[in-house]
Amino acid sequence: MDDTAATLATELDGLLAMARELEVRLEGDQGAPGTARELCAALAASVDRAMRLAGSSPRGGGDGEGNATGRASVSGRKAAAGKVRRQVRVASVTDAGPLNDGLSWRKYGQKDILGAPYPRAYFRCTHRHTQGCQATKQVQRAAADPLLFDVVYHGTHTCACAQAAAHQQSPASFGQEQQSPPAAAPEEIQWPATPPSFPSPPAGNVGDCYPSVCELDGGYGYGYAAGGGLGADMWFGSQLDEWFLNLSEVKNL
DNA sequence: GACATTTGACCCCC
DNA sequence: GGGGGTCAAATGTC
Repeated sequence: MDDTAATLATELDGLLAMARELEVRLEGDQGAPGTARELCAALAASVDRAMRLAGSSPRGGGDGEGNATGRASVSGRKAAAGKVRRQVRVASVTDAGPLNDGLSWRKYGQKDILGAPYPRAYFRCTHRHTQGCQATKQVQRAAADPLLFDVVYHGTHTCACAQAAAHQQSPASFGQEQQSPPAAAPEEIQWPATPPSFPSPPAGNVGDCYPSVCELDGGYGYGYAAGGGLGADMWFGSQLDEWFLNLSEVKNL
């Protein structure tokens, strides 16, 4: 079970980094509620303890990419297309769909994945042809929880809309090495209003969902709301929800 | 009419 | 040969 321990430690490591980053940010944010700070401190401490229990931090060791998507080894074709690859897990509050990361994605394919109960959807940047933006992403419902979506980003956005989106939502936020998805913006992945293949029923308005994201492979996370106007409290709320969601999932490993 | 989605087929890698 | 990723024609929506 080394893999399990390594995955657990990796995930917890990421959570810890996020908690500490959030703590730091709260430090400079006088408007932040004290309870949120306390929660963050408690969260960090809790994660730290969990990491000790998990064994060690695999930093620098494995690829730390997690295996939730059952991601097959990315073929040479794919590796050549996108050098940057990031995996995030998105929790959608409603069943409507996964996310809105502020970028323009166009769905170009969907496949049933062997052993996965849900198909995987393939998206690429809308501006692929007009601006040569090579960013792509894959979205798949988590087998364990249909409200969770595993999202794998490939490549980086080089289109103008990505830069605009990055501007809207202080990009200096979490991860220093963050490469692609800035957060927040009006519309974007419209999980098929009437999903032909995804078993879950449409929940009508995608704007109702405010997914939050935690990267599985290290130290970067972000949250956003489809409506765009997500206040700090709500952000913290959804972010913390997501952390605990991830933690409970990790516990089940 | 323009653009997005769907879906079967094709290509490539293991 | 099987599975995953992408292409492109058909179709739908605004």
